[in-house]
Amino acid sequence: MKVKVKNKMLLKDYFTYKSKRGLKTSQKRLFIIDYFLNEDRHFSIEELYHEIRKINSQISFSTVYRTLRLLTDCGLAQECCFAEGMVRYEPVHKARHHDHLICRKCGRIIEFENSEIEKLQNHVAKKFGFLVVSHALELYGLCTMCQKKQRRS
Amino acid sequence: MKVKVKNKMLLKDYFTYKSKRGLKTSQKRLFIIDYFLNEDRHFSIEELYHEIRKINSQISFSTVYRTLRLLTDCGLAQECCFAEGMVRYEPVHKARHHDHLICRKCGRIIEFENSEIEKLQNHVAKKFGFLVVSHALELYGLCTMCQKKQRRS
DNA sequence: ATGAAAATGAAAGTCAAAGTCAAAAATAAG
DNA sequence: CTTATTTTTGACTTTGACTTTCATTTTCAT
Ligand SMILES: [Mn+2]
Ligand SMILES: [Mn+2]
Ligand SMILES: [Zn+2]
Ligand SMILES: [Zn+2]
Repeated sequence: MKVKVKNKMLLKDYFTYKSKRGLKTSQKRLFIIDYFLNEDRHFSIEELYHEIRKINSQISFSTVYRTLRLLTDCGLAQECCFAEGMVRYEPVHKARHHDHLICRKCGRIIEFENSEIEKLQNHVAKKFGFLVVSHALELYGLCTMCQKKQRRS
Repeated sequence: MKVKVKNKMLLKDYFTYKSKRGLKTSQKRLFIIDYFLNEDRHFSIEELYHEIRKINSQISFSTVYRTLRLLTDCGLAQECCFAEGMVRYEPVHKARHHDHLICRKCGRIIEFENSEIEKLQNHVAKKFGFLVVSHALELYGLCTMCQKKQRRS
């Protein structure tokens, strides 16, 4: 099994990390990383595992689990602890920070950025002498489609 | 065991709910509710259980657990899913909504309100045609005290 | 006081997440 | 290329935070 990587650019940070830490790159790990970074979604471990399984049924849950943690360690993935009781992982775009609108009905996730909100957050923190390291802002509710569906019934 | 309630006012909503649903009020439940509402903190089930256990060692984990869910059902408590991997419960002040600053070092929780941020949140939601039902905003970092401690070492 | 209904507690069950370890794969050395 | 060393894998076990079960106890309307 020899994996053809879709986009070598995305893997750059991984290879840097790998060299520094004396890791070895198995074909399975390579496949998972490549798939995860190119899909660019908010995967739970379970979800990613099941999708990958359809393509390559030789990859175990353990390996998917460990690869997501590895990507988190080398800064290519980020954990999202939404109010679902399980962790999701999303690729860290080289680009920038964003927050989320999450549909309680269909699970759709919309990303947004709002520098005004971020500014106000920092302002609040300063008022309390608090040093902000990270933050979570999630708006839960119904996406446009689910609102329409609800009105119909 | 006969519980002396510290503040009957706080229990009003519970008694309304109780009557509507044909519940019975055990002394243990009464003690837990009274303690929780008067302490007015952000308890994990485990924490509340251990504190209560020091005062009344005849109360089980199950009962604390079930009482917190009951309070959530009757609108007297709210679940807080901070990024710790466990749920906390806080009394719902008759007053108003607020968000949280959370110290990653000592666990201290500071509450704040900022209507400007809330307005901007609604503005963002509207832009995406999204109907917001609830939201979570938490700022994680270091409180003043923990920053000082860190500088000293 | 009594008995139907609700609450309790000890124990067992869930389930996502994390750890274990022998076997397999990758890569460094010869 | 072959061997040796190190890392990775996968099946399995363990953990921990809930959540449910059910026999026993408590509540409270009559
Ligand atoms: Mn995102
Ligand atoms: Mn609070
Ligand atoms: Zn939706
Ligand atoms: Zn602190």
